[in-house]
Order: sequence, then structure tokens, then C-alpha cells
Amino acid sequence: MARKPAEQAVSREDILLAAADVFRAQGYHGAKMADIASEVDLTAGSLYHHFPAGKQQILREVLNNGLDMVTEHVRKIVEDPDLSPPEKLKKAIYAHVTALTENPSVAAALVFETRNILNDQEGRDAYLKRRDIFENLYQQVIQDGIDSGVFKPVDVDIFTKTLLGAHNWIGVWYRPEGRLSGADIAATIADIFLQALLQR
Amino acid sequence: MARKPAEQAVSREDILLAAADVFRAQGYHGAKMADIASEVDLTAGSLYHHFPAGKQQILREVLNNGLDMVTEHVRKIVEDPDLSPPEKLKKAIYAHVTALTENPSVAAALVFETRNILNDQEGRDAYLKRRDIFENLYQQVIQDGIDSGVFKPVDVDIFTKTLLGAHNWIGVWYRPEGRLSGADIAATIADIFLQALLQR
DNA sequence: TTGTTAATTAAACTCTTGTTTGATTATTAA
DNA sequence: TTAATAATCAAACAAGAGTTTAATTAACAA
Repeated sequence: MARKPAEQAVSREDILLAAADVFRAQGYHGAKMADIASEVDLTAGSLYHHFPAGKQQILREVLNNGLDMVTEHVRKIVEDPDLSPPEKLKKAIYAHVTALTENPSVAAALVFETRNILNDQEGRDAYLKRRDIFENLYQQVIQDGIDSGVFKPVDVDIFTKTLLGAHNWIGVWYRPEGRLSGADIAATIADIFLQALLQR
Repeated sequence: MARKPAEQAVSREDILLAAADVFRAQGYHGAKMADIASEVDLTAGSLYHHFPAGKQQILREVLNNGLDMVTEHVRKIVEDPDLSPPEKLKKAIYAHVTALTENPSVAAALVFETRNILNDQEGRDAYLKRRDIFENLYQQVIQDGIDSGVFKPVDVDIFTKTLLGAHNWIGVWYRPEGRLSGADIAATIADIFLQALLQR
């Protein structure tokens, strides 16, 4: 048999979701095209109809879409003119952490598979640019807080990387079926980093 | 030609060091046996004399040795009966962070290559056991501090994972030739997490 | 010296897996 | 109805890379 009825047709989005799952379970190199395909009831060759550039392209889109998704959540908070730096930081952490816990496969890919896009000439620059933009959102909030005197002075670079490390690591250990909700985790993390920044 | 003079002979330790470097640069799957071998002026086949079980065994030993190294640094502090919980935490962070910044390839491997040992029946359990023991060192210090009233109550599990996330992420972004020393990073991180724990 | 063992090499072996290709079937617009 | 296009499959292709093997040489003890 060949082509499926229209309603059952597999979309690019379906494939990317499946790919993220397989990447989480087996890693990019451990994930065979056939594994990804079978998750959506296709064969390996069929994937090339949707992604002519093959496995690399699938990885690129998983990571770029994932990072864009997280970025939009955080940006919405950070660019709200009615919030103070401490409010922004707290809400941004909440938005960021819950975005990760609600998309655990994407969260894992953002940690473990980033390496595999760095040797890919096509994808590398676009991805790194996205990542800088994202990191800058946090740096800006922290710098603003320091400048306005609500936050005590810290090394913004180290502080931001420490915060992002804590967040990204969620992608390594978080299990949806576990004891902890995204909100629990966000609350604890927000508390830690706000305590550290607020003057006493 | 074949065997080298005794003084120039390549040791297992040399190979593991080289392997960690290659893993950092290219990842476990991107690292060819020939790449590792050429770093120590051998050919791929020669590695099987030192590591009969091949590439998997090399990964296992890189990760186990690396984790043992870091564990010993931290354990020395944590098991010192003369230190209070806040002193222990501060010194443990310092020891841990500097161990990572002084061994950047190992630090990177501990983040990125752990995945690749989890599907390895031989290595998996031994490694996970080590990791639990290590994580427990930090949990114990924090729990002790809470029990004795110097630390305010927090979710020890989330707190520890947040701290370890911050630390492990160093293996992703730290560059030895960069602006920051291990001591700088340790000082900032210790400050963040102690502020968060100390009662006001 | 000389036999034994350790260390190494080159080259062949295999297997896996991403990719390509040509045919086949469903869909849809004219 | 029918031509054109989209989606899919099965099977072949290609190439890389981990591993094995047999031979070779250095070291060292007796």
C-alpha cells in the first residue's frame, strides 16, 4: 500500500514530536531513521519526503522549534513593561521551567543534542544566534535589577549561566510520572535565585 | 615498525585522557577509534590491547574515573567532622567546581556522555550507583544543616538537583582560556546557594 | 644468547544505518 | 473521468567505523 487518506496523513509536526521522543530515549546517534519513522507508522525512506535533508534537518528543526518555544514563553514575561525585575525573574523562571517540564523530550534534546548541531554547517549559526538571544533575555533582567538597585551586584555572566544550568538540568532528571510538578520545581528554583539577588 | 621503547610506551591513563579530549571535541559517537588512537600515536587496533572490550570500555573508564575523581574531592570536605554545614557546603562547592574546571574534558564527558553508558548493560549499574553515592554527599550536608537549624527548610531533592545542574553545566560552557577562573565561578555559585539556605 | 611475553601495526572483515531510487497508490482539481 | 501531484513503500546502495587477525618488533628474564 502507499499513500494514506488525508485525515490520517502524517504531518511534519508529528514527525518532529516523534523524533524528539526517540532522541530522548536513544540519543541522536542511537536514533535510527527507521525508529523515528515507525513511531508515526512510516518507513525510513518516507521521511525524506518531508525532510529532504534527512536526519540532520530533523535535528535542526527539533532544536530550533524547541528553543523558539521556550524563548517565546520567557519573552512574553521579560518584555512586559508593568513588571519589576524581581517579578520578571520569578515569572520568567516559572514560565521557563514549566515549558520544559511540559515538553520533556524537547527539554532533553536541548541539553543532549545541541552538540550534534554544532558540527552542522547549515544549522550551527542559526542555532547559536537563537541561543544568544535567549540567554540575553535573562541577562537583561538581571542587569536591569542591578542597575536599579533592587538586585545586589553579581557577575551577570556567571549568575546567568548558573541559572540556566539549573534549568537545563531539569531536562536530564525530570520525569513526568514522578513526585514533582513543574510548579514545585519552579517555585524552589525561583526562591533560590531571588534570595541570592535581593539585598538584605 | 611495532613496539615502542619502554619510556615512550603509552599507558592506559594516557589513552583515557586522550579519549576524554576527543569525546569533548566530537562526542562519543563522533569520536572514531582512529581519532583516539592518533592522539597517542597509535592505530585503532592497538587500543584493543589495552581495552579488550573496545570503545564502550573506554567510555566506561573515562566516566567512572572522572566521577570518582570528583567524588573524592567532595568527600574529603563533607566527611571532615570539624566543619559546620555551611562551611562544608561552601568548601564542597569550591572543591567540586575547581575539579571540573581543571579537567574540562572530563567535566564535559560527565554531562554529555552519561547517556551513552546507560544503554550499556555492563557499565550502567556501576555508574548509576556511583552517581547516587555522589549526589548523596550533597543531600546529606543540606539535610544536616536543616536538621540543625542553620539552614532553612527546603526540598532537599530539588535543591540538590538545582545545585548539581549549576555545577554540571560548567562542563558545557567553561573554557580554560576564558576570562573566568574556577575560583571565580565557585565563589559566585557558593554565594548563590548559601544565601538561599541561610536564615535571615 | 635465547625464548617468552608485551606492544604495536596493517589490512581485512562485518555490520549497521543513512540515503537514494523507482514504482505504487491516494488525492484533488479541472 | 482523468491528468497531475503528493505521500508512501520496498529494496538496493554506499560508506563509515568498530572490531578481528596474523604478523612483527621490542623488552626482559633465565
